Amino acid sequence: MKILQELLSELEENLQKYEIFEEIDFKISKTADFDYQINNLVKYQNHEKINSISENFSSILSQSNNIEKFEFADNLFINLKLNLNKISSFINNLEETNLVQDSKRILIDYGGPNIGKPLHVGHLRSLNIGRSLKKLNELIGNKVTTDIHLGDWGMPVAQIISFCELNEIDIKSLSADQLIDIYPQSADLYKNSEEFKKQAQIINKKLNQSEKEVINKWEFLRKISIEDLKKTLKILNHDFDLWHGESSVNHLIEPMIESLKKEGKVDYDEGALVSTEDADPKILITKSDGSYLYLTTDLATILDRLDSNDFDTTLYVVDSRQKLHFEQLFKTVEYFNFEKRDFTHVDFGTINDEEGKPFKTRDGGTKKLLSLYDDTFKYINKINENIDNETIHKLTNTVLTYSDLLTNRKTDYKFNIKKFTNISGKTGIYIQYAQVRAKKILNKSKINLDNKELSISTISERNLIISLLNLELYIKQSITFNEPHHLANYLYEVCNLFNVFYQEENILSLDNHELKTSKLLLTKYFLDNINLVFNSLGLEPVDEM
RNA sequence: GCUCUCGUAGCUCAAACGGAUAGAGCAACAGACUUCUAAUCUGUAGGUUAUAGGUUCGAGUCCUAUCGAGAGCGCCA
Repeated sequence: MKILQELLSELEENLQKYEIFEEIDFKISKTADFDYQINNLVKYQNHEKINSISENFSSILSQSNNIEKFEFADNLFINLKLNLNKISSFINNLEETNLVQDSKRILIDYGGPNIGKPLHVGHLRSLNIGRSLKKLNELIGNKVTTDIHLGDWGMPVAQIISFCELNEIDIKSLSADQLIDIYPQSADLYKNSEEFKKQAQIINKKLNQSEKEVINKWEFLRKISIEDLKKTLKILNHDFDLWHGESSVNHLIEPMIESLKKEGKVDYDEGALVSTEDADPKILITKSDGSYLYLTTDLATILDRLDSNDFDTTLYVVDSRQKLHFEQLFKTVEYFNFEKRDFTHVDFGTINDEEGKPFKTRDGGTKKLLSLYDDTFKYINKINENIDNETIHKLTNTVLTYSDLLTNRKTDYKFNIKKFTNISGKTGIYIQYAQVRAKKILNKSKINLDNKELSISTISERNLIISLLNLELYIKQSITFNEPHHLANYLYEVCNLFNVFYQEENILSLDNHELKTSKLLLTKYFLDNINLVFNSLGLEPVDEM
């Protein structure tokens, strides 16, 4: 907490005098009369010098101008109430307060669509969480690079090419829609026909060996597929810095394997190459026919990224089912002595239907993301037919994003369109409405708010201000754990407090000019504040609804 | 079979990684509109945190067992 930073540091230094080295455990209070609590002393109840520590704490707290009152409760919980007299200046500096001192370079690997296959519901969380982590990290001053990391190589691609060869389809005349139909058919055939499987394996090997004719076909597939993906992502308001994929690192794999062989880091096992590290299950590096696997390309991708050397940390926003894969990947990177970097698997659970079953279409196929978008668009349109399409479009994306980010990413959740588009409750519609209200009265008032002072006259105003100040705590929490849901829940809280404040009095009809100005100023602070939150969650505010 | 998640109010989910009396939303019930769009707000009710033990000053959170649900387990990505 920036406002209290000096105070907290002073308390921390005091603890050090007693050989206690820890950060001040500072939290939002659960009690009604106080704003914050400090929990450090609880665990030192039986410390021989606890009386002396408490006295020092008490003396430091009573000297602070920023504390209105404090108390030592049972078990030495410390409760604080903030002094809000000079609060305007604090809020003015909101944006600056969030900057980090040491900027980190963060690579976020998310999205991960396959070519030849449309985005489906399973991609939604990776996209939402990834974008939010990007925006959040940018907000605090980290340098972020995003890589969509296409699945544009290997068996699935070989299957499509084999399928086209078998059915004498000219790949160069394919449309994106036709390609989308071919994908499931070729996957089925691969499963059910030994002959087709063999053919696809041959193509896959040719692909790995960069044989010209196959590469030409692959390039064309990739091109039409990416064009189609970009269209969909534009609708959903996503963009990426890098469009690398598994194919980008194919040339690095052979030298990587040769060098690993020399170092004795890999060895043959039933014809396949496995890592010589003791692991259960054994970590497979290549197939027995010499072709490459998921892990092979992911290893080479890390080498590639190390080579361009523009990141300190990599976040892989990929679903929880791939946990074992990333455990193996990170373990192997260490065993293979790749240059040291931080790697985190930001895992997440599945989106299920209202019954809690995997999200499928009526005929059992995977639900396309655009189809989910269309359903939601129509649903919102039905609720209010007078809104323009651009606004409904933004509301649709708000619903698809906000409802998704509201839940802890590790939890599986049920997609309930009726609930998520509800007007009241923790929904994208509710938070949009709150900010529309704020925007409206500011525009109508036509009062210049520059250099005006904020005064607090009601409890609802105080609650709103405290909540606005807490933004940085939620940002910190969301970034520390790569969990945007803290911020999403906070957004509801602060919007609700604004609605209470708004409801309390008709601001524009107030006769007292100073009071009116102060309330408008608070409205402006609210708006500035939640604009940051909207942006951090990947949401676009609407102007009217 | 082995490994990993998870089980919190009628329902959907939180709980800042061991801290105070476990919080929200929905649904239910009772209230507030000649409005800055009430698309809102106020209030009430709802819990032995699956069960049984254990560790701790303190456990939804850590450990053990049982029951239940889901996921993953070398030649798919």
